[in-house]
Amino acid sequence: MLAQDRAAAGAQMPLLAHLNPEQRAAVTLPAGHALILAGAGSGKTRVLTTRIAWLLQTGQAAPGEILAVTFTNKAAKEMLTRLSAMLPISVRGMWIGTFHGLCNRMLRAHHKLVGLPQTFQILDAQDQLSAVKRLLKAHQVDEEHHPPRQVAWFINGCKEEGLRPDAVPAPNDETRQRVELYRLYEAQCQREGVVDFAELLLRSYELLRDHAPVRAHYQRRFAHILVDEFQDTNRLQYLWLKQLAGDVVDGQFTPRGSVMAVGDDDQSIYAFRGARVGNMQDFVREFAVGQQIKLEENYRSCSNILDSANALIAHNSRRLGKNLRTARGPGEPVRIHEAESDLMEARWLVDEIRQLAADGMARQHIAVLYRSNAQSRALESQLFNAGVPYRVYGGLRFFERAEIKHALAYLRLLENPHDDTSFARVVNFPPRGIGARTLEVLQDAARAAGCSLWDAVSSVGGSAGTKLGGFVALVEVMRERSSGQSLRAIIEQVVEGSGLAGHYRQDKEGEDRLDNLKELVSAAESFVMQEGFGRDAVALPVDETAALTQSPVSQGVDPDAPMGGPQLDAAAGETLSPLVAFLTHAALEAGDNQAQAGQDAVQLMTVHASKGLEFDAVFICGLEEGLFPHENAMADQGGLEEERRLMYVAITRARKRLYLSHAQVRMLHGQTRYNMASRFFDELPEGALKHLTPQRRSAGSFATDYRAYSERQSRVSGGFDLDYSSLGSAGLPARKEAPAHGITQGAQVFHTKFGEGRVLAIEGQGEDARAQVAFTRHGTKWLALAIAKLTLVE
DNA sequence: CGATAGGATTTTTTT
DNA sequence: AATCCTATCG
Repeated sequence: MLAQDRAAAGAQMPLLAHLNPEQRAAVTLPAGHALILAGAGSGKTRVLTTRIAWLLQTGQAAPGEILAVTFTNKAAKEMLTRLSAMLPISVRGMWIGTFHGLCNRMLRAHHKLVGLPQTFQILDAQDQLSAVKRLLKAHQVDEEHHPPRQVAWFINGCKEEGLRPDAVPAPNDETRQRVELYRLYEAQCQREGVVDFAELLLRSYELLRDHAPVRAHYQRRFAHILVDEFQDTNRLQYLWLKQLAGDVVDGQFTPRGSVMAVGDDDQSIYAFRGARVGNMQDFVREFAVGQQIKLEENYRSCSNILDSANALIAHNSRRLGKNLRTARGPGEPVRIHEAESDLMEARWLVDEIRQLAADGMARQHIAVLYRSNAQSRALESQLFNAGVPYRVYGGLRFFERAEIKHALAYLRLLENPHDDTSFARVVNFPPRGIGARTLEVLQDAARAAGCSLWDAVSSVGGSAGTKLGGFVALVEVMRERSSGQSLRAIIEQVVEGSGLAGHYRQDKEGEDRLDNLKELVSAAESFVMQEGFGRDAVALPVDETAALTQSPVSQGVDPDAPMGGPQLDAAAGETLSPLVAFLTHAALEAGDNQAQAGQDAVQLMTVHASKGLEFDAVFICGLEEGLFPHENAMADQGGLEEERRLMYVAITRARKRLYLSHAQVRMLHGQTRYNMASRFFDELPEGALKHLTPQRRSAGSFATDYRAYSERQSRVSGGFDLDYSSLGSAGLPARKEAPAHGITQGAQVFHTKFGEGRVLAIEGQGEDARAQVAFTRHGTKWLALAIAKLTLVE
């Protein structure tokens, strides 16, 4: 049967009734590998969930044969929710979750094979950084030369490429040293029984790669694999998928099973953290994908908005090619506003928002998007002053708060005292007179003996009388008191017993923190209620195996045993304690990163955070050269294209109304900056736009009309101490002389020592004038124009 | 040992 | 401007 016929036949099914032909074709594809190019707002999640439902309903798959992978817990939950609304049957048995969640599950099940304790703890980014710092200190590595952040970044980068230290190419000394640190870091983690995020994936990949029976089992089991947001996968995630859906023999890959990858290359905005859009092309080639379906019908935006998005993204090369269309009318034009300053931009925005609200638009359907978090402050203060309720996304999440991390560290120590990260975190918190000196001695002892800090206590004379000994005794007492207790009782007991509660009661500003600690108890309570210790599909660390297998099989895989069978899935019989399950949950799902669950509040967030959301009205602020596109993104090839995709994502969030704004003057990092309008303005179709302020030149037209820009630049520079509010948008102040040096923002310049570069920003005047120049070969530098010999290049 | 002052350091971020 | 980290002082 041809795809069309099948789709037509399927139209009878209520499940498929509300799908358009493209969507229906995707949902009803025959088994085999497929790539679905799903444009923004084209019903991607709907297709994914309906596909699963359809597979089950037509009897092509049993729930246990389905694996669906997402990036965020939110997406996984969303899928599960929609699915259970669609299906009468239980979703139990399906593996639906994040890459990390699923890998965690596999590792718990096969912990012995991969050489981990079943109760291994997971390091989040913070934990990892402090682990690296400890490592550097222990090995007396110069932090100037190897900044902890960069070392961590290097290690994660290697892991995400699927490389262990031995396999990392090290062309120079610098890299060789980092590889050595990577090696030491691994040893440290292994000794402590902890695993970072990237390690979850890498170990899980190696488990599949190196243990044929396990691989065969999961390959058989997951006859249908679905991957969401495929454009965001990194190399390791792709390798992991290949293990699950094919065999690699002598470097030759033979696909098997059925993988449906859903993604949108135009919405790839995470290349900066290792995402590889190229995986889409590789997937098509290596899996010999026969079926590619494009979902180009957009159900979200009016055509002026969509046309703008299409026109913008058309400026990118290397696209798979896709054009969104909508059946909705043109709608309103895209409104463009130029403000004198960031402050005026915020004021204008507040006025506009009030107007929208007065016209009946719900505030929660209005979003204000910006490129970087630093921009939110100015916006917030204006909204606050005007009394407009708002809600900011981003920032610390619940399980990342210091007091919560402290409490979790104590809990982790109960479970595994050799977790040095946790030990170091709370050994002197609340303060109990154990200082840096003592710790240093302890750390040296631990390193010399090759043991954990915990075990080293006795060797530095940490008997019961000493402060260190007291700490050890305290933890041991808490552990004893915890045995046999409910999770709630354990946490309450630890919060009190550790002295955390007492400490924050003393602190006059500790009230919020105390509340959060109480909240931790409720979080644990509801975790126990909802997840039944994680036996549920999303958050569950250990899978359904406990339910599947009655007989206590203590180890996951016996290579000689017949392949398949549920016992391969997990170490049944070994149920995780509620505490370990909860700690895992805390690490893998750090909680909401949105502020107070506001009633009817305007939503503020970065463009990145807005991905996947939609709003009636969207404001995109700070559309200036250097900010959006961000100057730091321009350093490498492809940086501008990623910025453009980011802009594309931002535009396509809007349903009915879209505002784009920029400011001439902006305070950034405590400095006044004069920015040109973003080049993205020049990439939008004039017919879809409406300029709310008199039009001026933006960056893109700069090269062709240097004089006009130079006039403007000098004009703005002249307004240094002006009250911006007095600068009406129509009334231009008197023109001032152009700077004598002739160097302007955006100009191509030459320096005798650094070579060619582009001027990113200029500040100050006369003798004090300085320019920030991005040199092609020597990075970005600030140069005093009176001193540096810069010449203009045509 | 702990508090405080100075200094660097600021894209985006999930797990 | 604001925050986070380090070095120094009491």
